[in-house]
Amino acid sequence: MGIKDLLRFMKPYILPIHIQRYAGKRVGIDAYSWLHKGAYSCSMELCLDTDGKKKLRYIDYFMHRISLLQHYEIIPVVVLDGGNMPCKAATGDERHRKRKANFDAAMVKLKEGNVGAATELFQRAVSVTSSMAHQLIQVLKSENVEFIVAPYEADAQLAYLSSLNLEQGGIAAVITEDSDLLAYGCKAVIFKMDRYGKGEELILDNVFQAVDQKPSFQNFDQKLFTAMCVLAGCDFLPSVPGVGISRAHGFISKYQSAERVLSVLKTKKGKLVPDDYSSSFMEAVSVFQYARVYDVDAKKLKHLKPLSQDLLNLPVDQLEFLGPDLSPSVAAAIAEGSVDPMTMEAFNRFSVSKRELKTPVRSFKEQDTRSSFLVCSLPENVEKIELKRTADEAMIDPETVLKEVKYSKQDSDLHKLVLQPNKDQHMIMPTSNTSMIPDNNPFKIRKTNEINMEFAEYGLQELEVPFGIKSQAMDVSSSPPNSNEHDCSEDQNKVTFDLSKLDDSEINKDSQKNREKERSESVEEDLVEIQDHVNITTKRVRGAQPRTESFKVKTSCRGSENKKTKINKKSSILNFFHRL
DNA sequence: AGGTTGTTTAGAT
DNA sequence: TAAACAACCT
Repeated sequence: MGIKDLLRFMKPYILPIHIQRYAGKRVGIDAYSWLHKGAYSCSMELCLDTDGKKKLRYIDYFMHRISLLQHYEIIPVVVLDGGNMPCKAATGDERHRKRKANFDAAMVKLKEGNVGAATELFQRAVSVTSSMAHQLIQVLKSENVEFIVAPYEADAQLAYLSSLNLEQGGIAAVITEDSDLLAYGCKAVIFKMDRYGKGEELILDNVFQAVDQKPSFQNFDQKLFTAMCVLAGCDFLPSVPGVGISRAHGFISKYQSAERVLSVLKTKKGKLVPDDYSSSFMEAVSVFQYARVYDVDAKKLKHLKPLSQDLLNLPVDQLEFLGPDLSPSVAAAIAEGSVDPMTMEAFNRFSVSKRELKTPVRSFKEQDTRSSFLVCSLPENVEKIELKRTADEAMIDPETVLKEVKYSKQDSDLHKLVLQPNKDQHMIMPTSNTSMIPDNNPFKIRKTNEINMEFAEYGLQELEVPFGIKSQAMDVSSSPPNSNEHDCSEDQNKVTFDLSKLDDSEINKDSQKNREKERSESVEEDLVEIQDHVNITTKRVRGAQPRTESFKVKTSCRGSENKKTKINKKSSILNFFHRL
């Protein structure tokens, strides 16, 4: 993930620090890395979609780290991933396959009663789901922690925030595990932050200004640096065989221009360079420079950097590889966490529909239409929060829902968003009244919980495993950190307390009631606007056929007979570009 | 010889 | 998962 070998290569510029250094500053957090790490502590519960608190331990992990930052008087700004950009399908495909294999293996071990081995395998099978992200958002809201859901890549959003002044809502550094932040030009990045707040910091300006450091970037600017990153191989574009970070650096240093490097590359190793490498390369570099991000003040999308003249000369529809444009209301709804950025589904609306449309929703067994799973795919929280929003919308006619769902689908196609059915989720817990709603609707391809979709194959019985034993095994790993550098036990308690509220089915009734009231009106408006947008977008998509063709999602809500979800994974930036 | 790529192993949670 | 190691390529 990220730029191949970049961190190792940049080692001389990476220095150990403690986050204390950022006391009083705003610091951005790449939510994905903490969500992913946190998921390890409850991987089995997440994989099996168990009911109960333990499944939410990843929230504990996350909030513990938030508390840590707050303890040092750092203002955390959490940034979550939004819709899929030109994606990492090549690797995503592979990961999916591996995760599924691990999940299968884990289930076998579980059947054998080997909980330890199963747990280990589940850890390799977990992925971050949109349900988890949404769950986190609820807690962040209740804890008054600032957050933004990026329209597309969180990395781009973080880099954008890092380019702003404090008064503009900027951040002084970013905490992440992903080297892409450097390609995006993020000024200060902290990698590998541990539970005590120690981490490794890289300041980009130091890199460019350093005089006698080993890998020299004397004549580099940000654009050349980004070009080097792309050359070395990134998520958008694999490198030319035989070219790694070291040679990429060598080429850029020598020729001082991406164009020259490309032509040298072509003459040097012609056959190894794909025909379209140059154009893909330039576009990948453009994404790192000009990706679409959310402007919190203006409440609309903008570009990471003002577009170059070259790009300005292009027709607008050819800029979609930077992230398709979104109307301000949609962008804001996504950023604020009220709309699923993958499906563009207005949570509230569908939750209301689901609740009130008793007849069309029927029993879960009978659902195998697209609308069912969409209705089902609501994070349970949201539904509960919105329990009272109803009456007028409640009378939605099923046809309307279907239609809207269809639009959502096409809209997601437009955004390279794989509409992730999740249809089988309900099969996992058919006996649970409170959790009838499948709650993991992935934000990102690379984070999809494809595995979850396979769960149904195992049937419920097999999920009734000796959880007591498991619990013990897992408790070991997640005992509270005995920090001697600071005391965050209070924070810890605070988090736990809120968590238990969350866990309770009465969730948020108190704390969210007010917010609900506050938002009620604006949500209403947003919904209308969103619908408009979706309709407009849909038309556009219809015109541009190739795009819709690239995602074929076969879905079924049925439990046993058909749950293979085929997704045509041609979503590397390469393919994406070609379609434009 | 240095770099890339594939494989193995230890560490994390 | 990533760091360390080995083998292979330029």
